[in-house]
Amino acid sequence: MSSSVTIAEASTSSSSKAAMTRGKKTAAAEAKSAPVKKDKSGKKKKKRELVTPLEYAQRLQERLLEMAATRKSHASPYLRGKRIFYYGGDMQYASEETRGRMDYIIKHGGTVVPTYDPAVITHIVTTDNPPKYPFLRLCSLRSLKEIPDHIPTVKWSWVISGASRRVNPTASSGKDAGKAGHTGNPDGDTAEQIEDASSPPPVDFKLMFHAAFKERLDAGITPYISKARPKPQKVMDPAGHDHSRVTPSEKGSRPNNSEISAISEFTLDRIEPKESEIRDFDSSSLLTDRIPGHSRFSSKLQDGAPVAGSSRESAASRTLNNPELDPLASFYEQARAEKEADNLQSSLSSDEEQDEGADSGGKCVPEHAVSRKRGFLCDSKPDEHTDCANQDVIDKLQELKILHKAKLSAEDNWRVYAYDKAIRALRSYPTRIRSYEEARAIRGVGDKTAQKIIEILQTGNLRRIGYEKTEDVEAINTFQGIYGVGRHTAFKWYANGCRTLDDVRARKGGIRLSPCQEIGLKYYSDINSRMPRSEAADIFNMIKPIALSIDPKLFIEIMGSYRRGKADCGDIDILISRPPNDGKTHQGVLRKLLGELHRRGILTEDLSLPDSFDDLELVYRGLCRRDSSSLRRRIDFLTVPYASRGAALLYYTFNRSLRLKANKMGYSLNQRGLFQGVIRNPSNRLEKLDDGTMVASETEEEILRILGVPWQEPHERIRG
DNA sequence: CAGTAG
DNA sequence: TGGCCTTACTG
DNA sequence: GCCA
Repeated sequence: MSSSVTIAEASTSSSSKAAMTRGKKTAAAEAKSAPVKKDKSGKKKKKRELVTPLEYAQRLQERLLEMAATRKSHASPYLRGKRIFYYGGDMQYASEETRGRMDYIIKHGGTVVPTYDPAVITHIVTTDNPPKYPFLRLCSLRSLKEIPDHIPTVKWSWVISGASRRVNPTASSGKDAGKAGHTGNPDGDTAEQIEDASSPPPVDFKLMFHAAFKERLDAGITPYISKARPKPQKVMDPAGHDHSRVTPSEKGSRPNNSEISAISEFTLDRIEPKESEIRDFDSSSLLTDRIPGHSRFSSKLQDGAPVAGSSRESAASRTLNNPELDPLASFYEQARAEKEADNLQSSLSSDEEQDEGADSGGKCVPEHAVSRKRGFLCDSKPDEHTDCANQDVIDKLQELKILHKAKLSAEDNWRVYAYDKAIRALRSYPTRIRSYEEARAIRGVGDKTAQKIIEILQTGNLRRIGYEKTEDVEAINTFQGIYGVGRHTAFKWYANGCRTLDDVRARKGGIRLSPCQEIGLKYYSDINSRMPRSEAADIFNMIKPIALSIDPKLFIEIMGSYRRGKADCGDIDILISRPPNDGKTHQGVLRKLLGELHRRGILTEDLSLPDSFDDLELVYRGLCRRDSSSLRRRIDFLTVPYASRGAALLYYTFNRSLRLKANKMGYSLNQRGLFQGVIRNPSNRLEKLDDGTMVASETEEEILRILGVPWQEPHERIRG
């Protein structure tokens, strides 16, 4: 704990120091996100006061009576008798949305209960994709199972669907889909049909379809089921866990994934990832009240669900042990599966990955088994990176590459570079290599590598590996696995007598660690392991609403391997920006966000902080965790001026070859944009004689078009 | 400035 | 033979 | 190490 650096300390010290050492900073492309400053005139938008959801709900309570008295509302009071605890995703400030929804509930006869009180409330209503752990935290719960069965947890769409149903049962209001306002919801119709088709239960049958958490799909509807059947039916997940009652001695704070795994297995073939939803994500889509999963959900139900005999249904029935007794079985599964898909925000497809993955120990972990078992791959395509035609060759070369990484000489440095390139080329080489000539023909494979390839193909291994793999090299590689430790430090430690991590912990030889390295050592295994894609999604889903509560207009996007569709991620990269068209920017947002995330325990350690939080272009690196029982994960926040968001996405989606191509074409690509006419000092390439002019930066498409690169899905961006 | 991350 | 890679933070 |  002595090693963890708090935001406050670190930022003040580093910024003051920075102020002295650096004076100018890159005033180069000092974004002229010229504040438009026009808000002065007619727009007398009264300063929105910041109020917590709790406060707002309380005020509503107070106003309830007088509102009731003067209520002229033509709105149908279809929520009468419902005491609703509303969760808006953020406990700090009630967003406009949250307040609007609370108003709406009141207006339609419902009661807004300000706090989670299971003795009082009848319903929990949440945002459309509520982050689970923040929600639990707000309610002071450790598990969703602690919520009484009779209280459903539903999304806002449930409230709206009730409105349309009541007001306009059959008419299809055509469009809408946006603005969860007071307009009808066409999807209500679909649900209606389903209800009819599968008979009885009244309104509350819908609860399941709007459930906010897959774990509580059945909450609130049990009474209705029991009415239709002699005996209340427990809902068992495939692992045999009983979800229908609360176990008093519940101690597993760890989320139970068993059900998720099994269920999502048979969703694999149906979930069509929506790349556009991720790529085109912008603040507007974040702000709308569009119910993302909802319409898709309904249409899916239409085309396949309630029909008996589908393979899916039989699978579900089997799973549930009581096929004939539970006519709703297929719905449970269907809805669970759908919810799982939503939660995962599944997207894209897998790719062959040049991910380092090897830096730590050179183990190309067969993450295959893991991800497949967990069923999180949510991806119709099979993994491609494992069935590379020359996987064995790749593994050996990779191993050799790592051995060279432990050497200090510049020669070895370039060797590593070359191996890297060759390995990348081999990854995308489609067929089994058959000859030396064939190997040589691959760009990046020269004489030496081709010989090695042949040796591997013929003998199954590389003698050179055994030759290079000495004790010192292995120890040094181990040290290099510590975040913040490179070859020089590792070598020095070895020279001081260290051989193992325990030696390092004991400071053998009097070695010293930087604060950053101490963190790296402390969480060595955490940092060097990859997280399942779903965990990255969970963390991002916790962070996003927090960021949006700081400024609802933020552009916030997850990048890196997650965006490339990987089934597991080494870290989380989050890009933050904001459209400046109303005169404001995201300046200052990062500081607030980091503070808030620290306060909530999501961020646990800082690895590096920006010099100053005043710029629009910032980089933060740190560790985070989903909850107290999760491992630490690497997380980066990057902020850029809004106009640079496209370039930033490209830059951080990381495509070396793309930058190379840009260079060859006389351009220069960095996180700010694509520049033309950059002139560098030939003797010192770091010195720019001319910054050039930016020719593109807003969107990825724009940049790729200029570079003559056809649009590629993120997972395809390996080659230039 | 060297070392490091990415 | 000399280039391969950009930028920013840490100490 | 590869390549121009």
